[in-house]
Amino acid sequence: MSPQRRIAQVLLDTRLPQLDRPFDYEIPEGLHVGIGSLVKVPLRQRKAPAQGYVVGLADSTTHTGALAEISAVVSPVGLLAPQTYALAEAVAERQAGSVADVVRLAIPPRYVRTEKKWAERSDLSASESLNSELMRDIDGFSATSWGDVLQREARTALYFPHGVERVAGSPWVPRASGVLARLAQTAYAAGESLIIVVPTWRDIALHEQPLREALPDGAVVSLHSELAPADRYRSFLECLETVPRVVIGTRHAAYAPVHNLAGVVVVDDSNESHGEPLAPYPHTRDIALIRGSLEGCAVVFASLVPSLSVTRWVEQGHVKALAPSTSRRAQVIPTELALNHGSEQTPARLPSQAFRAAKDAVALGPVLVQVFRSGFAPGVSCAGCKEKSFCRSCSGPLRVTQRGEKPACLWCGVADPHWRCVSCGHTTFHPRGHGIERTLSDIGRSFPGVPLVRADGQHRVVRVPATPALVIATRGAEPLAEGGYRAALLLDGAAMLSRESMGALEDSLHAWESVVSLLADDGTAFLTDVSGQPALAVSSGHYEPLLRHEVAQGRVVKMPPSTRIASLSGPSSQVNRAREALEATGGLIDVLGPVAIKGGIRVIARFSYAEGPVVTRELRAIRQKLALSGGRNQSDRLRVVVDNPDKLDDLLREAS
DNA sequence: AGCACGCCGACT
DNA sequence: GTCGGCGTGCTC
Repeated sequence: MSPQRRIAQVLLDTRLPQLDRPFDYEIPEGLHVGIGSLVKVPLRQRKAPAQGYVVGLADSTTHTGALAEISAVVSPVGLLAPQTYALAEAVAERQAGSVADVVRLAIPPRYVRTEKKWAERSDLSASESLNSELMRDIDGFSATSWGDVLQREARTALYFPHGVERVAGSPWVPRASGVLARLAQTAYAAGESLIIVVPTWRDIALHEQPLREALPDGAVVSLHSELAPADRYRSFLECLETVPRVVIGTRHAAYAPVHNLAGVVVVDDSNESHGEPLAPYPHTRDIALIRGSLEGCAVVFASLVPSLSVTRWVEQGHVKALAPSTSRRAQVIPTELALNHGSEQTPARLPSQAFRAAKDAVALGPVLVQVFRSGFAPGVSCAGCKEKSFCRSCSGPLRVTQRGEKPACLWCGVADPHWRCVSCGHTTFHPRGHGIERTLSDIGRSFPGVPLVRADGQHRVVRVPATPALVIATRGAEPLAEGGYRAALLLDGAAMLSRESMGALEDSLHAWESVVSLLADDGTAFLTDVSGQPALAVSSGHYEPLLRHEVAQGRVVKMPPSTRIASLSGPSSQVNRAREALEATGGLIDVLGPVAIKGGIRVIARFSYAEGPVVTRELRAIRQKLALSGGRNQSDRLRVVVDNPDKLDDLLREAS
């Protein structure tokens, strides 16, 4: 009769696919070990002990052979909550990646001092009740909408209202903020948590304050990548407390281990920032849906314009659309570029109609100019032969960042002080295209005496006052104007639409619509250099026909989001073995490639959503098996990327 | 990753 | 006969 054994199942924090499963360890007498805590464990033939999270406790093991003992408890806090572990497993399965990699995305870097202070906190959070006077109606939505949207298992495509507003002495905010606050109040009043995942710092800057004002002190937790690491860890710990929380954060907030989750709101799911750049590259949209089905909570996709994925789900009936019944969308006028080229008063890229309207509007208040690119000019061509030029050392794209500067390479960053045309040897060049710098100097000159405000990734401006000014911003960095912009000029439309990117259409529509929503209700936007269906859609505000058409086309040519894809790259022997194993499942639509890449080949496998689980499960198994055998360098290993937008763009380039 | 096991060529 | 190459396998 053996004494009662105490055994912990530990998920190692490792990048090795072959170690990506729980290992059993004996818990030594006197050591307190809880689910989710971080422990140090010995691993055979490894100098430093490995770290891992306790994912299970048991009194027996299926492992034949002696068990090692946990050597120390690093953190007694249950950092990896059981539901987070389950979520990480499901996300890893969908992406054919490692659970440990997903866990690394879900749990921010640990700060011991922050954790100690938090653990000793005296103000053990009790949840404060919500002042019901703060709960106000939102124009265009019935009072029961919010409860419906947050019903268990509900899936909603929520259209944000347009425009900006101000409530009783508070700062001006987008009307969308009111919707988010109302959803948060609904969840909180029911004693439940809500997670709001936004794409960028700008959304946090706009929506965080209204949320804090709508909810009791301490209810709102912000969890994003621009917080100081210690603050981010502190926010994460606050999510672990057993009180309802409203979390607003960037993509990793989708994993926040909050208590009693009512729903996950994904804001602007078409924004590329929702695509995780680290393995296994899960998209916020997919994390939210998986979490929704695991925890039985609501999922909301909130935006001005639905993404292609959401459009498709609405068509299929998986997601229910909810739009405001009234619209205060500002006017949009598409304008042609014709006729006024070379006119002295009108800047080159501005139709005279838009130019005159902007002149009139800027006398009354702020006017916004949206440009597509940063820098001065996104390209360079030779003054002699007019050929487009590329970097002489790596063939990357050249860019002029400042007027009068020599071009520099966007890829290798090397400035080329002795620039010469590769084809004809000429030493002078012309800038191609317009970046924000060039727009500033071109257009600024045509508006003498008007203050210029520049807003882009480097010059962050969150809001501007209601006074006359010309605000020139790259897309996604537009400040909010108090009272709304009087007018807006949407430049570079053709360049935005003609990008060789799968997301060009939905991205452009969203970029334009977000400017329209920053206008005063009686303001006007001028869309330049776009015609046809996109121009019609933007001027009418009815995007659905265009989006449905795009989805239908994607279905015909078997492109995402109508199909799923996996990119396999690496040494040809490994890629081919993986490919054969995938083909043997019978779940593939087809395989494109191989194409030669540096270090081997790449193929792209297409498969249906229905076959997705079978395919990614097999892919994951193959990845583990190959990690075990083949030659062992980071570089000559099989790389698997499932449903990543960057890869889709590569595919498109290869196809054309 | 790190390290041991294991089965074939050049060596004292 | 033995030393040692790194291909293959395993880590509780």
